Amino acid sequence: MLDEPDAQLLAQSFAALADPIRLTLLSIVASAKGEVCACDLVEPSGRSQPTVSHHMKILVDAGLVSREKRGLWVWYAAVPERLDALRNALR
Amino acid sequence: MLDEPDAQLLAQSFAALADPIRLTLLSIVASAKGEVCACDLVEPSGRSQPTVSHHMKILVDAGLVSREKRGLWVWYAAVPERLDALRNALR
DNA sequence: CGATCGTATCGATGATCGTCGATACGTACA
DNA sequence: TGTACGTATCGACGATCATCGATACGATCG
Repeated sequence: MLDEPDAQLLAQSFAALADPIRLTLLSIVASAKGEVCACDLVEPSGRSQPTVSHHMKILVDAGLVSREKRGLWVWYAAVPERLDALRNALR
Repeated sequence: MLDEPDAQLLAQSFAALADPIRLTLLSIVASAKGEVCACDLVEPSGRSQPTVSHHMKILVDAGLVSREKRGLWVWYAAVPERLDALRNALR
């Protein structure tokens, strides 16, 4: 049986996946080789720029996506180790 | 990239995992051989009986847990195929 | 039938979430 | 320094959620 702190942490990670827009954003980032520019996420997700920024922050805070700012643009990349950790929790 | 209906369905499944109490309940059921009686879930989870019933319904609706009533008691069991499906979505 | 017991539903409440327009921030470039 | 541009934050709103006491449901047994 899971203990309380572990359950809390895992729940936060799964909560980051509990939204169709975030799953879509993550699939775009994860299926790209290397990084994806934030500017390329607004149109395919069909949401406003502030909304996309909000959702990407949740994915980054959950550790599922990394964020790097270079000049004016922000680049995102998937964090495979974190996805593996979640997959292991489902055994 | 994920299409809209798939994202919606996956998000609902992950939402079922996005709560520490539900993760705890699922871990109890999944780590047991065979079935677990509903009456054995209230005390370890530390929540009231209606709250446990509510959360188990969410797990059952997400297809992660099966439910069978025999006499007065309700028995739950994990659905490994559904957990595998979620793990595959994290590739 | 009537009493009892395990479970589900109802109703209410406080908290959190998704969304977007307006706006602030910070970097680049003239 | 000032203008333009990409991104993040703010503020507000409606919607959904977690929780529990009270109560309804349904099966068992005397």
